[in-house]
Amino acid sequence: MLKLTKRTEYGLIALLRLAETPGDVVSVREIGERYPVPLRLMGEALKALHHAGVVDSARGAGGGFWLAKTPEEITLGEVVAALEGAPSLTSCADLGASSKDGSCDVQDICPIRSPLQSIRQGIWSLMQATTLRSLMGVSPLVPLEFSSDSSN
Amino acid sequence: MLKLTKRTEYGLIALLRLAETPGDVVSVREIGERYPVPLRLMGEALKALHHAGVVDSARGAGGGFWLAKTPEEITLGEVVAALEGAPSLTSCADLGASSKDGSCDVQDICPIRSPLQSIRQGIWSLMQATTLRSLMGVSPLVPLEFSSDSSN
DNA sequence: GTAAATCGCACCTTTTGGGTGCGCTTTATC
DNA sequence: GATAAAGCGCACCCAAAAGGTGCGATTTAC
Repeated sequence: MLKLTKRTEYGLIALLRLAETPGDVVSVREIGERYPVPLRLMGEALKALHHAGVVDSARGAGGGFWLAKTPEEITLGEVVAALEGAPSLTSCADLGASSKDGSCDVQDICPIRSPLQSIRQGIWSLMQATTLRSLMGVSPLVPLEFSSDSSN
Repeated sequence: MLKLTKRTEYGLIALLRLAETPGDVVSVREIGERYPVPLRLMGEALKALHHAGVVDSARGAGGGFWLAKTPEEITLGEVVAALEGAPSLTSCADLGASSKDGSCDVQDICPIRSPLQSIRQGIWSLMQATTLRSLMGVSPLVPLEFSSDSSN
């Protein structure tokens, strides 16, 4: 299914909260007071974001998280990549050569591999072009010139 | 995870095969002779595509499938929508009002709902702008002007 | 020392994806 | 009409992923 995981959602919620008070150290518990999300999972998401260099953390009493970069520098792409891996679209998108791992029988003759790579690249570029700043507005912001119908 | 299902892959493989011989009736077995995919699942995918009006089918001996429209008229968006539903990105993207179904506790105060809708719309538009024809080339075709780095 | 906080590991439960069994229905061919 | 080839339709199963929790270790301000 073509959707983000809860883990990514929690991470984004936390990041938007951190972006409200730049420089402040905010604990997971404090974020949880505003949004009823599982604190443990949000903590795990923040840990992964810390590992990716998106946020910094301080342990111990009075500890918490804060943005390691400005909201303009943080892209949706790196957040998604940190929390659930880069989008691959096809199961064999990141294979090297042989099929020894057995995850893709179609291999070379696979007719959809190459073309779908470009789609994946498009989605990827779209996310990398979307900054945390552009997500901070409450009104639906369109980061790129996408504005087709709403047939859904 | 942000990737397409096998079901969609099988459907796309079948569609590309059907696009090779326009007007010809091709059975699932014939497609399977070229690509070692589970025939049953490809058949199910084609059935769903038939229900969506992308392909037509004929039962009985000598039956099979063929494109109901030209490759230029068939978009990746409608194929994906038929085979795994339209991309929603967030779990609560298609909710109406209350949280009685319990799938989203955050609801109104959810800070990522509206902004991520635009991302979803962007991916959606990207797929709707990609036709089956543009997927037929073996070389990686870029349907839109996306051409950023290849950091992956 | 105590409480508050991030870490780290393991485990569980539910959902989804992927696949198969088995039979029914339709239809061309002999 | 019998037979074989095809698409349908249902139910069921297995594996993987998503989502979540238990429990403790570590760090740090007070």
